[in-house]
Amino acid sequence: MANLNDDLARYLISTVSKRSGVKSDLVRAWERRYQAVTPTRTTGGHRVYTDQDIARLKLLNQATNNGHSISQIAQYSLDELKNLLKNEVEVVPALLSAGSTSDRVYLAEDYIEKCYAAVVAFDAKTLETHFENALVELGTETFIEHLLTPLLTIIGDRWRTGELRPVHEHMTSSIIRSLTYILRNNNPCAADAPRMVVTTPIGQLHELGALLAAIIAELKGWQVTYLGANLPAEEIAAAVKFTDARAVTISISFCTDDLVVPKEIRRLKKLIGVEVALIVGGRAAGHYKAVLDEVGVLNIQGYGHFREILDELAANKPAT
Amino acid sequence: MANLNDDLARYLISTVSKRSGVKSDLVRAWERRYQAVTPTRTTGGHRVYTDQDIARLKLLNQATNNGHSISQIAQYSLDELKNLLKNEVEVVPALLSAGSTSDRVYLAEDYIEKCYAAVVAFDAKTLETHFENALVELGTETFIEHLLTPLLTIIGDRWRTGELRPVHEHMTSSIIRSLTYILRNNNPCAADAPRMVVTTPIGQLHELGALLAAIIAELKGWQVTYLGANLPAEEIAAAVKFTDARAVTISISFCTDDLVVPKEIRRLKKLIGVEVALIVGGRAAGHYKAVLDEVGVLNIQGYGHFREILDELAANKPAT
DNA sequence: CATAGCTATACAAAAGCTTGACAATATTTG
DNA sequence: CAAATATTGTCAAGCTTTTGTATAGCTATG
Repeated sequence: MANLNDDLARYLISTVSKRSGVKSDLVRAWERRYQAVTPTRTTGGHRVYTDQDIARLKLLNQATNNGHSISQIAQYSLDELKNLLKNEVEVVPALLSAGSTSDRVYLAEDYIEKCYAAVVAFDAKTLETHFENALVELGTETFIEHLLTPLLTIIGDRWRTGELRPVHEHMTSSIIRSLTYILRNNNPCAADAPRMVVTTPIGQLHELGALLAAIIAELKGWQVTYLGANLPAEEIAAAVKFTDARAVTISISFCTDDLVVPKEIRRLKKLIGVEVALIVGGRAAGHYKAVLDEVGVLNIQGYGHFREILDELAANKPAT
Repeated sequence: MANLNDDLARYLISTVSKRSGVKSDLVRAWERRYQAVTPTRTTGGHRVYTDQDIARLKLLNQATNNGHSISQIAQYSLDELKNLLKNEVEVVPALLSAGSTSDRVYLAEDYIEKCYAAVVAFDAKTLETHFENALVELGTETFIEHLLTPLLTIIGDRWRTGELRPVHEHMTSSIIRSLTYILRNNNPCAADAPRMVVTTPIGQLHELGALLAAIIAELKGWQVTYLGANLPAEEIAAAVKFTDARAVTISISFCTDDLVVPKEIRRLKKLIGVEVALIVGGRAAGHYKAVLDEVGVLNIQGYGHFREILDELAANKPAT
């Protein structure tokens, strides 16, 4: 259980004592004599501890019970303490610690494999667990950039070659949609942030691309209204009106032979007007290049490009 | 986070006290000493609180019960408090004094109105906030039963009469889907729990019903794989195979004149076999009664009935 | 006009703090 | 090996902070 609230938790010494199993007096003695923990203080002078401190004291307690001298190990880091204990008895299940950025990118690749395996195995629970762990270990940024983006690209590819079925995609979308909650929570956005609607046009049932776009935009500080897949132009336009959005992003990942998509795009642009930017992305967007150019659409070439467009749009004041 | 509806919410201290479980005197003391809440005042000087304040006090109360020092956490934001408590659910088994059940049901009605207003206003952010607060205040059970179920019914009705547009439904689904994360987290299910696949058949694009069914089943202890809307029978069957599910629930909320739905149901039943229960629900399910009876489907009559069916199925050992 | 709210002050129990001391073990050292 | 020294867990005394609750007199609201 890696806690995200290390900097949030605020305990007084009695709680710490109960949780760590080290008596209050001893906690103070360890601090006084060896700076084993260095709690902050209230204005009145009471010690204030974090979850880290508790974890630390727990480990120190175990180590001393195992015969180690407190004066020798008091200043060890959490990791050192864990190692210390691991080698003796399998007292504590060890947790990995995060490293440098490059380490994390490497780690992400590891996660991609695991996650993809879970997708293939259709194991939603495992997939979600991997995502959660990755999120903690990699941080939101790296998670999106080096895990989610490549993973979804792979899934898209394999889906086209028939290695994966549509259900795989549905299942994955489902998990990621519920993850949105954490992602959003990590990045509260300002009230005056620019607003955007994200969806897919009618006939386009694959939402992974749109989902990713929504997440990226949210991380970039946009207020995103995500509407899922398969919406007719009028509905999208209505959402734009309702939210007073400055941009609409739609994802097109599948070429249909009929003329639905071009028609929808023309209608949508007409309905939302020139004030609102229309961004189109997705694997199959290139297929409709003619319409896109004609109508005046921002055609995304990859997620890096999408980010650039977002920055530009955010920089420009609303043209009103 | 200035929500439009905060302006509407006006509670006096006694109400706040009842709902949050913190005595009036203490609420004032927390304000005076740590600015834990900062209510506005009437012209006469009486404190006026918002829903946010109530949620906040409730969380603070819980946190202090878990050993946190009030002086240290008093100024945390709602999100910070939620994070703080997320990892600690086990510490204090919910001894929450949340008032009697009937009180909560009454409260839920209040929330229904607010949530519905947010849906009409297409205000996703406010809707999500209300959901979150309601979840804290009502508890998962009451939340599902007395807020979510009736709310979705209302939305369905209004959608049919044209008062709401399809986008409203999409937006609401989107929010609820992301909430799934919390709901699931509150109810970890056993590894040997019976498994179920939930989705809607091809042509059925409305997922609210399915979503609710998924949530209810999860609360009942099932391991649910939710697949979103609009899946052909082969895909659903594949998911059943993959997950080794004991039941499939599909929601049909819209009557199409063509024969797609009956055909899909027949095919689905044939594909999954008799071992796997096929549960069909949704507003328009009755319309296809003939097929349902012919094929041997469990036709849900309301959510109470659904619960019963779930219990029965869970009780029967897998027929293998 | 009664109920519920407000301010201000007070109080007491619980929990903290510091300092310093004291045995009971370890560890060094002569 | 024994004496000297260091380490370590505990305690106690005396004082302060935190925190929930209570009292008293006055005021707003329905």
